[in-house]
Amino acid sequence: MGCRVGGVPAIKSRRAPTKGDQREQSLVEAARMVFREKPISQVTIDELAGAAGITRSGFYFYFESKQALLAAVVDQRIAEADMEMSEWLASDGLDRDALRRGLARGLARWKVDGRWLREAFLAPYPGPEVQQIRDRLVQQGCTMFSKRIERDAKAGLTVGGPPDLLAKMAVNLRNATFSDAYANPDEFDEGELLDTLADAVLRLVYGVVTAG
Amino acid sequence: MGCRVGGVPAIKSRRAPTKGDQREQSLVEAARMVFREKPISQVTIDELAGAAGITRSGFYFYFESKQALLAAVVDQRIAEADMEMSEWLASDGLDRDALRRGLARGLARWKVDGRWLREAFLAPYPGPEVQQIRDRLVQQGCTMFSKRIERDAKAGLTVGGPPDLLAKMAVNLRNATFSDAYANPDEFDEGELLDTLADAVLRLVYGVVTAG
DNA sequence: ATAGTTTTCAACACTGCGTCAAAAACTAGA
DNA sequence: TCTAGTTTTTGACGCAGTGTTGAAAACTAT
Repeated sequence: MGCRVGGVPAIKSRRAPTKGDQREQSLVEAARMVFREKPISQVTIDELAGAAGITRSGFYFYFESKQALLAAVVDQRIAEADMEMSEWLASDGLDRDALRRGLARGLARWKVDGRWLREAFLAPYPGPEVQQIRDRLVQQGCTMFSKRIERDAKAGLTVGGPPDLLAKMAVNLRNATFSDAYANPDEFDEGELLDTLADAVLRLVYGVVTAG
Repeated sequence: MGCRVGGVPAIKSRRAPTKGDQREQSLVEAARMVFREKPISQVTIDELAGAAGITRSGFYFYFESKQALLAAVVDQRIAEADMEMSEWLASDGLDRDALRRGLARGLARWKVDGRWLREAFLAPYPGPEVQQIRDRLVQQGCTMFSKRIERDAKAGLTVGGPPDLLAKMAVNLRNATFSDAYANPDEFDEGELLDTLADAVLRLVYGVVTAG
């Protein structure tokens, strides 16, 4: 322990943004940049501190560890991720177009921040802080997805298994596919990838072959 | 550099198993045990060496790094993984039963060695040695899968997209599901998981809802 | 100005990595 | 069996990165 605020800011208190708040934010932003460049395991705390204009030991005034900082980075991007799929999650029926649009938004984000997104969402042991945030986010995403599936099942669409399992599979499939797409940027045609993925998710969940 | 043999033994030379060969093997076996206990990042070379009965610096006589040893561990288990799915890969038509059997074999293996399998096959940056073996193995698996899909397509089964993409998706789905199953051993019923996964793969690739 | 708080930093101790050269154990030929 | 050569083992060294601490410096509010 010994940090400025709790690891992941729950609800910020209403005080004016003091110098420390700014520094903390610039640390998060600097980290996002640095984490784009190389695997997190190869990033030193010295580097992160330097990128934000402080010395290494100063870093520990703001965060307990590299992982805690990564957790903050992830945390600040959750809102975006929620937005991405909300259109489709709110829609009814299969609505392949909305699904594809959501996936396209996700892919666009992964093309930029894929490097650390991979480490945050795919790595088996990302450290306790990240683990916690990841679980929350995945849980949340799966629950909403799960609800949609149940809704669709009630509306008479064929569904191929327990909704919660299917939801998790779909989310995993999406993440893994984006991860691959980031790792081999030019191996696949982007449009084809999105089409295939959208269809794959629909087939996976609803057992339906859409036209086209 | 400075190791006894090349990182990943291609084809062992025909000499009798000298003392060093035994030690190397016991190092691999000890590592498999140790890697079951905790995340690889938390395992020290000292620990691995100790588990095989030598000192830390002695380790480097056999392997360049922890990752190189992990690569050797993975390498020695490739044959098993190949066997698992070969029945289904060789069969024709959907053959859900063969598929389910193959998946069941895989799940059984993951229940034992899931910890390091996750790190070898899911972690974004497992180190160059492991990366190489993983790529080879995944490539190989996907190719065989891909061939089966093409075969099936020719035989008149509906297929939902480019075979190579579908194959990769199916493999990713399987790995991710097994990984989840390892991480939360008692969250899902094993039989249900296998049924759902088998059906999911069939739907994903062939767009078919099987009876049952 | 000044007392209290927030922020910064240099110095320290610690863990784990990788290298090296010398010692020890092993092997084969005379 | 002795011996020269090879394989294996080891302790000691230097290095990089971590996390802590206590004091200095920079702020803030009275």
